[in-house]
Amino acid sequence: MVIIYMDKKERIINAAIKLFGEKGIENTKISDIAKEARIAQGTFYLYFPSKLSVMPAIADVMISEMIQSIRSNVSTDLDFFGKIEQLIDTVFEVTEKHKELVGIIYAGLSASDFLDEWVDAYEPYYSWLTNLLDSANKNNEIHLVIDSLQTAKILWGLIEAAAERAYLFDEKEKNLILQDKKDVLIFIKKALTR
Amino acid sequence: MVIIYMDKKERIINAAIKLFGEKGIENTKISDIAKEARIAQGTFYLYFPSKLSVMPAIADVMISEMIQSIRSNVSTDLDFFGKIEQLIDTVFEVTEKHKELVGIIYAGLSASDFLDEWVDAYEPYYSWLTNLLDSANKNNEIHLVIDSLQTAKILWGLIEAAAERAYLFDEKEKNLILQDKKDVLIFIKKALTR
Amino acid sequence: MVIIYMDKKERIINAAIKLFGEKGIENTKISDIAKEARIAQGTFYLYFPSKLSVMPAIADVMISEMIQSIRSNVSTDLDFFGKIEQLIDTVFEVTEKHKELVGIIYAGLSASDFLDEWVDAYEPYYSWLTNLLDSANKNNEIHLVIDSLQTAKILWGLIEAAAERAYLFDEKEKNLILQDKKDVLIFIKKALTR
Amino acid sequence: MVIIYMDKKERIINAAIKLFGEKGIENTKISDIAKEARIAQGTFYLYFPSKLSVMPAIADVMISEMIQSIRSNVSTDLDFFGKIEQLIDTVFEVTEKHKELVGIIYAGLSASDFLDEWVDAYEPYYSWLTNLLDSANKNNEIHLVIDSLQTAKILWGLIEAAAERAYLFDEKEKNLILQDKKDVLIFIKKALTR
DNA sequence: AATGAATGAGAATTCATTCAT
DNA sequence: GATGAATGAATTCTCATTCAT
Repeated sequence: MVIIYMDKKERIINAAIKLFGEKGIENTKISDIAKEARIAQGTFYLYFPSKLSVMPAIADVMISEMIQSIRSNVSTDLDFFGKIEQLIDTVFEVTEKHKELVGIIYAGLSASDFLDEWVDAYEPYYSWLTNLLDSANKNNEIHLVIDSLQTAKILWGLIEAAAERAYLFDEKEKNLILQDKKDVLIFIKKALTR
Repeated sequence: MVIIYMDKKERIINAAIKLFGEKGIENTKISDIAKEARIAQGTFYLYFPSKLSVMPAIADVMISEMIQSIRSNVSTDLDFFGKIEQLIDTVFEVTEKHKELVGIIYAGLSASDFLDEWVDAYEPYYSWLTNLLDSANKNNEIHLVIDSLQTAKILWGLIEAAAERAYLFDEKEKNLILQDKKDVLIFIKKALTR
Repeated sequence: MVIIYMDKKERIINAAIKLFGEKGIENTKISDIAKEARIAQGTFYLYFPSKLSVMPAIADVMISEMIQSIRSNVSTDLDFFGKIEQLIDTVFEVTEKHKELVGIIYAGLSASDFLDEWVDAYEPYYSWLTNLLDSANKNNEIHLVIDSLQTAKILWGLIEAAAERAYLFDEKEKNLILQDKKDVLIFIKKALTR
Repeated sequence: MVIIYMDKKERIINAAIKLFGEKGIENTKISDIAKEARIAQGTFYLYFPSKLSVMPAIADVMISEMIQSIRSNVSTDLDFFGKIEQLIDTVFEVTEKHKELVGIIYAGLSASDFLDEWVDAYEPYYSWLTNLLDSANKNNEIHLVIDSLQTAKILWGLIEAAAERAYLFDEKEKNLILQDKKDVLIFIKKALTR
């Protein structure tokens, strides 16, 4: 029973991710989601009370994926800036994969009352990055002029903004994006080394 | 006539700003906007062809206000980092004033086909900042390790992300926000000086 | 404007009376009412928030009709029992005309929260009848053993129950109904004369 | 097995009586009845083919109760008007107990096709009362001016209407209801004695 | 230009009923 | 017999848009 339950719920979430990304929230009908998830329309309401209430679940999926990608992509045996480079790669990569969803999630969360949940979502990113900064600082790999948590927040915002700029707006060629990533890394290096 | 015309259009935009901010785009009906703007529902369509077509006008309001604020707040007779400090203040200030709108604009623009216009919107910011960087660089006030336009983009993203983090999510006390702004400034200083 | 307004509202009420009577409340869709009233479905909601909220208006129609019929049918120049005879005729007549609605109104009112309004509806009947009793009593046409208002209520209940029994349940032939009415009159005469 | 079977059926009927009375037929879902009866939703259909098909069973409950109450409350060793007094008490009592159901039964029966069954339901009342009248008439306790069956129908309608008026609409205090009952008795006495 | 009643296509939502377990 | 998750037809209700005044 539980298996079937999870299965349907997941199918709904995945269908919503796909369709919201493809056509936007407003143009996605509950009936579309049901069709895509291969369930009856009424079944949708057994799992979610409304269209927007799927948003937190979608956000969770994105966040888990980002964290998992970071965990598996960023090798532990690199030096600090090697890790940052791979972090940048990962953030850009996941952002590209889900670019249609990024605006959607903002919209969906701000349209409803799920914004609070979104705040907490960043916690894992910040703590992962804070830890990284602390140990690099201990090893004298970097030179922190401000608190490591604050630095982590600034860095994350900087990288995320660059990735969103690259994929949401600019629709650049690959070369330019490579350059963007390189520049972000150089900028960060400059900001964190003596 | 022209005055009345402008008046009504502005009233519609302002009503939309208010209501989209308060209740989200989806929950705001044309009838709400009409009521708030003290016009008949049909009159709305004399000025805008659809609900979402108000979005660019709303974005324009925010952008103009941001640019105008920057122009009037950032004194020309300060040194580079004095100007950056005032830029940070201004971005935080305008973001706070329109915090409900930020997500809305993302949503409204991505939902419709006005995303392209949004991209251009950042142009003025970037060029203003690029100019600032270029002259500071010439004066040896700063030390650029990457292209000035790229730096401008990174800086803008960094500052904007910090402001949004401060007001959209964290609901911080004033003190913490002061600290945020200070940290952002320190971080930028470190990134731009030898 | 007002004329148009009243017109549509009335058309909705009349359509509802007709359809509720013909097919019952549950089997009548809002769309049926709209079609019968020759309006768009959405227009229904400009006048009534829900299907059941039409019930009080329907009850009003029935009551007004009953009162108006009584006023116009019961000649002022008859003696007391002549008037009662005409009252009985009228109640039977109006009940027959709207027999399908009687159960419906009970149902519709008890299903929703309009029962209170229904209570007041009987007031006019009672006061009309009470006046009649009082003057007949003064003229020594009748002999009241209990309070005139109480008598009025009992009489009304008695007559109404007889009419409903005749038309709702028994589906009698005309002859039997004539007999019913005669018997009711005889019974009442007996109860009100010395 | 039979015991369990009866048990569940009764639980369904009682649940329906409770919920129909509390929230009306239309607002009571099968799922509500199932929950209240502590059975699974599908189980409902093992006992009743549809929601409305419970109505006759509910009506039966009320009628049996009424008849049983009359049988056990009205002492055989009283004179005619003593019995009528106790009849009035009983009808008022049972009506009060099931006041929410009275409208519901009208509604439920008229909505479905069970109206015919309802007609028959009154048969026992009428024949019980007709017998009573006939023997009282033989004993010269009363003086009938019309047929005893017709009298029985009128009397029953009169008493029932008074009881419904008292409990469904007026929400009176106990004192007033006592007065009502007394008045009904006096009225009937007057109507049945020389 | 302005109005706001009217429209009706289109979406959300409900819930009696089924059926595999 | 019992269960309750799943179904999807059927309805209600919304609301952007039109148009006669």
